[in-house]
Amino acid sequence: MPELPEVETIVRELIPELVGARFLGMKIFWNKSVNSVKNFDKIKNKKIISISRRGKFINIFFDNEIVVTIHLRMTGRLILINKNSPELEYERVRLDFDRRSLGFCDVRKFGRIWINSKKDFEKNTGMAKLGAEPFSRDFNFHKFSEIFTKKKGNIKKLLLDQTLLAGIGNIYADEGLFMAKIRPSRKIENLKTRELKNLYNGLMTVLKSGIKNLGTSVSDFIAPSGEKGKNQHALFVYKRGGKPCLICGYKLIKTKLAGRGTVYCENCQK
DNA sequence: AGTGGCTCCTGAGCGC
DNA sequence: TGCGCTCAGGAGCCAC
Repeated sequence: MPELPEVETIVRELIPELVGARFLGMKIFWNKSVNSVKNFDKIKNKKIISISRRGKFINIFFDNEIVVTIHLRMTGRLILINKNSPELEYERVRLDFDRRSLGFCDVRKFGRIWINSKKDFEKNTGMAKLGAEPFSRDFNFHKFSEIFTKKKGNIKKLLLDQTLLAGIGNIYADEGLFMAKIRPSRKIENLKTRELKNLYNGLMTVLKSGIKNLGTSVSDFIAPSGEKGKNQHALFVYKRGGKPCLICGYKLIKTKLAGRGTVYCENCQK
């Protein structure tokens, strides 16, 4: 599933291809994928001035103060294609630009595309509720600690809470916890300062590695260019339940926490 | 305010 | 081989 590093990879690939491009029109193959279809008239012949990421959201800014926001949820993909390419597998929406087209494919149909004015796009998409942005300038261990020491409960659940820290999903939560040598079921209130620091460092390490490797292609992720990421080769625990730990050889435990499949090493993680 | 459970969806994987 | 069942899960929503 696309998380911060995958969405960042997508945005970086879209920028050179689409900034400056003019929107011509769209085709919708699954109505629910798009919120407020009629508003798309407002960007007809308008030009993209920038594309950016906030958490797992992609924001495409047009030159008339309109913003198209995309959230890929579980299985969404954005694929850059030539104009008039035949319909892609599971394609739900196609956005046509003067240069190229962008196919929105989504097997499970959980992904969404919104169109809003710059004034209220954050409120209308749920983006306004997002917590800290891991790679923003003002984010550091102090901030991280401030956010999480106010909370109670198991760490895995808190890491998945987008209103605290934006962009972490199941893959990077499990991997970050493994890096930090902390069990996912540990209560945040019982962590020592040193462990909290390890958690911060672990998360930042796995996110950076994910971005550097152009995302994790475990089941669904492919970049707009059609390329797969390489980060799946850097995973220690995600989808490895029952297999030997790559550090110590112990059989990795697969369990369920906060309603999510969770894998950890009972020997390495305390 | 916080939490647990339901919902949206479809393909993969399993047992028989 | 094929049927039917269960599972996977990000996040919004609702009841409590």
